[in-house]
Amino acid sequence: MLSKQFLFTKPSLFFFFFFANPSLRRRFSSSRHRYPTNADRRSRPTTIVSPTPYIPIAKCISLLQFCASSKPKLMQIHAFSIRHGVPITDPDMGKHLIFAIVALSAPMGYAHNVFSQIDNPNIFTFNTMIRGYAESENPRPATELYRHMRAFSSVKADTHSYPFLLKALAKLTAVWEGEMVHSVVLRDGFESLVFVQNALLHLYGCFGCVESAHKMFELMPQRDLVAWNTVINGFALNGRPNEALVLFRDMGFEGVEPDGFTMVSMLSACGELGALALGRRAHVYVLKVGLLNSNLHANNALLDLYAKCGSIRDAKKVFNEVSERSVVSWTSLIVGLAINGFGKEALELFKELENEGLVPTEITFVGVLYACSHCGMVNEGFNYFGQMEEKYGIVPRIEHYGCMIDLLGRAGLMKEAYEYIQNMPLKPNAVIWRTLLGACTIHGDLVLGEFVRSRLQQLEPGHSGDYVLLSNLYALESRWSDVQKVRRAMLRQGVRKTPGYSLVELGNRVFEFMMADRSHPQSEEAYAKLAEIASLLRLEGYVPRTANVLADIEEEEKETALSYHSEKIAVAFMLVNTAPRTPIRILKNLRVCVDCHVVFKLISKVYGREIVVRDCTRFHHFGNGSCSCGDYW
DNA sequence: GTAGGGTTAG
Repeated sequence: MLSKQFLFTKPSLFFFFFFANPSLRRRFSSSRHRYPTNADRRSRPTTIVSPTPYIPIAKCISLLQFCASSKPKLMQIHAFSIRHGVPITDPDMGKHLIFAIVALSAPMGYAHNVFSQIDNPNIFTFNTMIRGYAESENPRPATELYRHMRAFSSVKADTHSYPFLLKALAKLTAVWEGEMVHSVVLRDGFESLVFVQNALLHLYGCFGCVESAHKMFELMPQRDLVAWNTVINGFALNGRPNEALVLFRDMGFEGVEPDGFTMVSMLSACGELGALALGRRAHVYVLKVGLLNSNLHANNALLDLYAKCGSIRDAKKVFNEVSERSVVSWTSLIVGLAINGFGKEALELFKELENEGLVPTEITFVGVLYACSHCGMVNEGFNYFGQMEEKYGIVPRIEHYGCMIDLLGRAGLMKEAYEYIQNMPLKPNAVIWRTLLGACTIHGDLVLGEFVRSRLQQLEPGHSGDYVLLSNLYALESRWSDVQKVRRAMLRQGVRKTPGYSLVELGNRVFEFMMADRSHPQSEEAYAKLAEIASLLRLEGYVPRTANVLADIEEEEKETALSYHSEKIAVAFMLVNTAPRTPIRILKNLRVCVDCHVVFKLISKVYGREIVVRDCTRFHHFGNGSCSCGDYW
């Protein structure tokens, strides 16, 4: 008789069978599988190997069920099936074997091998296979299997097939196929099932069609917590944090209690908006319901929220206080420190991560390289870039090369940066060239700038940021006719400069200011404050930096244009409306210009205020007349 | 057996 003990004492067989056989390894690891035809089924043997006496199917099944539930290692199951000649051609036996493999998240190649030997696979077998692929790293075969099932077998898809198939399609962002499957779901009358509906919501969310998902959601007669979470997350992940927060509020009105999933989406929406006050309230809620310390994802989202709101002190506090930390927690704090201008601390934290024996991910390295490039640590940057592959086997992606170009470009090593692009093993994309163009603007390299710009025109014509960068570059050299040329080209090609705006949080509200904005009821007071600031700053020796104004206008006019930049109005507004020494936080959609940067440094000194500005790329912490970026940004 | 989550260069 076979005992359970026996099962666990023969692991080496599978090792030998699987890892020692290159052809099998290749077969199992191949991403595309061919599904067996009936001719295949007729020609292959009825069992894998049969060195030992036959064991009753019922016994095998109960053992496999035990395996799947107690999650032992896959090799033990396989050793068992090989050793005892498990007759997996039996559909019942095969289905349990496949289920055990999928439940263990084992390589799908192995499940495919079993699947191809089963006589007349039933719907459970197909569904388990589809599920396994949908949850694996390569979900493509799930859709192939579904098509195969529809075309070549008598098995009909049921209510359990669609949620997993839709999950696979969502992962693949296969829009066309997704819509086809949706129409099949409608035709076959599965759309009334809540599992299918939620999977469809997720599908459209992943496609970036949050509008469709939302519409579908509104039409749903019964909406459970998962449906709310799916559509809220859809908005949060597609750059629509406001809508996500509105839905979060509506959810409360309908009396649906949020869970960890909801809070993660909600916190990330707050982070994107820089809504620190709202985020703090969410923090209190997370504490109240006991999610903190029990939900790693919620902890990480909270950490990220504080880092993204420029409140690095709170981020560190969360990091130090939680009982469980994953590499994501470390990465979030490293990236947070890097974007807030604390590059050295970010690198120290990275060293600590290594000392803890944790394995950094490719995103950790983006943070590390970002820290190096924003602090001018060229040698360190190259050092870490080398370590990536040597020490951790992480193949650098285009993002990492972007950081390296930025590292060289910011440090003024323009020639080296250009050569680096020429020699890199990946094809440079628009982002890479744009990074170099940005560096040209910082260092006034007009010749290279024009060349890079021509490359960008081919790769991504009509990107408004490139026109602005080029015109700033011409303006630096006072080449006004060229500035005009860029401007006319923008008009001709219908390219519009993204209007700059700044957000500030006061009380429970978020206020938005545009350039030269006078729509706010308190704008008179704000402008009066601006005039006061201007006169005070002149006493401090302030001279406006006007090179960034996109026009050949009189210097005096330029000064006016500068003094009405949205972030300056926002600061003035906050100076009027908050008590002395209250920190001021501003979120800006574009980069802070040189002039605003100088002004904020001075304001922080003259008015004794801490000013935190989050622009589209990073944070600036102003205090006592200096900035955390060290003027290197 | 069924659906949903966080971190990424400019």
